[in-house]
Amino acid sequence: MARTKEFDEHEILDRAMNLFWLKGYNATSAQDLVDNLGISRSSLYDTFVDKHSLFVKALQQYRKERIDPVINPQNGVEDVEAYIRFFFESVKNEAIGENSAKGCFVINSAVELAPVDSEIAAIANSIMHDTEKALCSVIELGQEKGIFTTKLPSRSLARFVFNSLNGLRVTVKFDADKEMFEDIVEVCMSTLRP
Amino acid sequence: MARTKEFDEHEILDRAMNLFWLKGYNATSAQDLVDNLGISRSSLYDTFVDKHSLFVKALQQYRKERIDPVINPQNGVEDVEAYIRFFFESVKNEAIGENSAKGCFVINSAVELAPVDSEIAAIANSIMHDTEKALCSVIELGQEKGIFTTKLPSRSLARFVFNSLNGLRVTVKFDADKEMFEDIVEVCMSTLRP
DNA sequence: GTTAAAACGGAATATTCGTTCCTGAATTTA
DNA sequence: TAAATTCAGGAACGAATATTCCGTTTTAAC
Repeated sequence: MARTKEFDEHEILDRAMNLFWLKGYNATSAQDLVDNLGISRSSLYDTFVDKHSLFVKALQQYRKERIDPVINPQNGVEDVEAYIRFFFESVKNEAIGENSAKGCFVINSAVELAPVDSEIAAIANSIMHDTEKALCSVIELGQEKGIFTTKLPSRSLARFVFNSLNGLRVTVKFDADKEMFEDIVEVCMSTLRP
Repeated sequence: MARTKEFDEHEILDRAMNLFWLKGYNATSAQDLVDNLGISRSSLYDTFVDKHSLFVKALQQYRKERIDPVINPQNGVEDVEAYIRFFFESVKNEAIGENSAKGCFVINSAVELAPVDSEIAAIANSIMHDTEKALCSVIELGQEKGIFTTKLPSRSLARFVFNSLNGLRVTVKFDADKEMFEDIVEVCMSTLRP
């Protein structure tokens, strides 16, 4: 009957994500997508409807594969300090990777589009809110274990770490060397200790 | 000879800045500008050449009037803690003002345009670099006075504060209430103390 | 008052961009 | 073998957008 799809939708979404991540939504033209995704214009529109839908799907895949595993670790959290460090590391790895300073896809998207695109704004808000919540519960756990300071309420500390992470996702754009990263992470970690 | 300009170029730039600040570069159309600047399309192009030049001029005016006074205070810095707090306050006032969460014009611009617009990237980089330098020298001063901790080098602390400020300029976009602000500022200030 | 420069509103233009459509070829299953 | 589906590539369309052009009005110097 019918011919089967020759490309992997998941892989195409991954490429689209990297393009949007690097250049943003508006600066990525339909032609850019055709040139880089490896599928034809017709397949692109047949499969993903339009540019905006493609962007939303890419953002959702980013959340599912890159955010959720971090904020919802499979085996629970044993070493809370290591977990927070892992959080910082994941930002670092994303930011300093192959393509110099891409920053964070969620933040980039929110900054560019939130004021004029409520759908994107809602997705970004949800991601950020869940991230802050995850940080908060881990910090509470650390406080109970006596590993983190109790001089400040867990919510304040969570907000502080969350804010530092957001900072890194942007600061990288201006100064993306490892030393800078390590400096900031060390100060943050020292703030958490009793 | 010539008719006098009926509008104040400075004021027009200010309005353009607020528009670009709120909606970003791409989402602000030429029609938006005509509708909101209060001058005609022809005057707009006669005076500011084109949209991109207008944006650059707005960004430069932003730097001159809103950044430079903060990082280059007239009367020197006597109270270093108050100065750092003032830094945080200026971010807060900008971010939480009349128009909900605009964030920071420089960071918004950098995030949206830096990867595809080297001129904007250079301006943003310069602003950010100077800001970090200003922070660093004030923190050194605070260390000499014994007001700030010397357990960590001034550059690390400066990077830390710089990063926290950048964070706030973005975090506001997701959660813009005063409590959040104060929580984060207090944790940052406590980190600086001996 | 005349004249040259500047500003204005609005129509007109040019270009970019997202999207659709078309053709021919390839592939799969009934 | 035939029908259905997919793919690539490109042409074509329509809408949006940045920019230019034009005729008119206003101002200031001569």
